[in-house]
Amino acid sequence: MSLEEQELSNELLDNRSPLIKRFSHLHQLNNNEIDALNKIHEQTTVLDANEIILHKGDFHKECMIIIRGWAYRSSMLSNGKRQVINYYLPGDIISPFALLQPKTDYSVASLTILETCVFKPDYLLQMFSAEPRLALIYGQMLGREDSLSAEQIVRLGVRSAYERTAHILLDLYYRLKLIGLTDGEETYFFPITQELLADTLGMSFVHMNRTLHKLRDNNLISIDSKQMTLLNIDELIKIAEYQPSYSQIGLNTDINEIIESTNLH
Amino acid sequence: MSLEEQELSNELLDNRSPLIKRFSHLHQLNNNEIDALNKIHEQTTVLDANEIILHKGDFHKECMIIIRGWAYRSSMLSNGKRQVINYYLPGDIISPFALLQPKTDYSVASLTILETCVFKPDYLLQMFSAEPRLALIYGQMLGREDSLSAEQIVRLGVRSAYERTAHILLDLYYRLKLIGLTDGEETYFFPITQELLADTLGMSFVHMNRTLHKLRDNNLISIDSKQMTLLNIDELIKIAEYQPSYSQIGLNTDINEIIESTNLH
DNA sequence: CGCTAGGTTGAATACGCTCAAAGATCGTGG
DNA sequence: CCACGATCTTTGAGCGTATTCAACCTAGCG
Repeated sequence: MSLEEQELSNELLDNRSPLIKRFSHLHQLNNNEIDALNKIHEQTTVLDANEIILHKGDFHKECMIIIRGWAYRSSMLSNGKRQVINYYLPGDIISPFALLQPKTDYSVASLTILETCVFKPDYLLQMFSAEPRLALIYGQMLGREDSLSAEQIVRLGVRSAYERTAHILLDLYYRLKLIGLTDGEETYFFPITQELLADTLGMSFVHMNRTLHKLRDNNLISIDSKQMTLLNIDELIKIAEYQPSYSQIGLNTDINEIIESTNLH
Repeated sequence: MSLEEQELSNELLDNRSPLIKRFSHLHQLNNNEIDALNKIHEQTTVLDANEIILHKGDFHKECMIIIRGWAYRSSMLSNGKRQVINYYLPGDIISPFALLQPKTDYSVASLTILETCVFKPDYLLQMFSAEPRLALIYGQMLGREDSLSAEQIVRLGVRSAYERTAHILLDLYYRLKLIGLTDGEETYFFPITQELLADTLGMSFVHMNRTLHKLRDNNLISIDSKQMTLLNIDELIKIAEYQPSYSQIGLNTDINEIIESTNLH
């Protein structure tokens, strides 16, 4: 198969799977690797919106990849306060560390209708054994998860309500852009209610409402029937002191070089 | 070598290396695995307190394991506000995801004098290839890192200053207890200044001071020359709604079972 | 013994919360 | 297809937690 044919093949598969899209952003995949990833995608499951997918404390016997829709991981305190820890978008694995954790720490719920691929964690290990480069790319994905968590910590710790809001809207925008879920107008589907967003950014939903209004009044965003539009990305970046993380752009590390240096090949 | 001898050997090595101590909390290690881990420990480096170890944006060519001392990862905004993302204690790897990340996202600094073992990320890959069980245990460690980050997010998002402070003091206590760095009196070495702790919990150092005083006035803690004593752990747990995470107790997953199910053995 | 980093305290202010009530939108069943 | 209920959004007003500014105190180290 020529390089051209391979790239075409990659592209076709990209259209089917946001996971493969994500992986191939990190590194050019060969056909064996794509085949291995495709095996996971053999069948998909569709879940309703607003359903709890993983209960806190459950033993998890299976992993999930999101094909379509949004989910989120959260924690609830006894006083009724809820904190959203992170969002899962198409191509994300819920939860990637599940691989080796016997129990889930926090519950995960679907935010929209969710199309997922379910597979046994064992399959990942077998796949990594057969295609070691995929283990490395998976490791990079885990590193990105860690970066996203760190961003959330910084957001909550040192930014004002206004800055926090601008920051997360940019964060979601760039994550969605990477998998082709934004249009040219800096618009994206935004299914988060103001109450949930408030629980994400550690503020009351009343103040969330006022903060979003302030962003609208300043002509920075517009929201129309769950469509979020960033009207002035440069200004938003300045307000939020947003740094488009390398982890959202794609990496240039030559994984083959790392592989060569070990006896994994 | 009899089982008894092996356990003795484990214990001897535990005394030398907090990393091996951490790993063997997750799973009983055999001698080959201990040897592989020991190779990393061949020589140690000592760093001064309050030195930047990793600059944001650096390419990192090496990993570090902390043998002795504390370090922390933080982010600084242009307005001078600083957010501590997490602390690294003996047995922790700085930063574990470094393995595959070309650049560091956030800077890491030593808080105390730091004794570390430095090694090339490649060595980890070679080690995992030779001793696949260690890769799985490493994966569990990464999962624990993720849990700790999630805890920090929940702390900052939904807890009051008073609760946050109680919570992190418990968190550090249990992490240190796991590696034998607390004494029977619920006392531990606490090198964090009030200003740094304030930057960890997203509050001003003035309010940090008042919050610590309130905990002292309520006979919950006492601080004397960098020794932190938790005077009433049960009450602190109630205030903070602290949940001693499974990740801090050790896991019971049978890794051999997972290995058996793949062709990694 | 003096300097510096860290800790303490007071007072004024502000950001964001709570409580409360009304308005808009969406989905569903009649 | 419209009406109804439920969920989500909006707005006002009073309050409280935590911030800022400013000054002073203390301990450790050269």
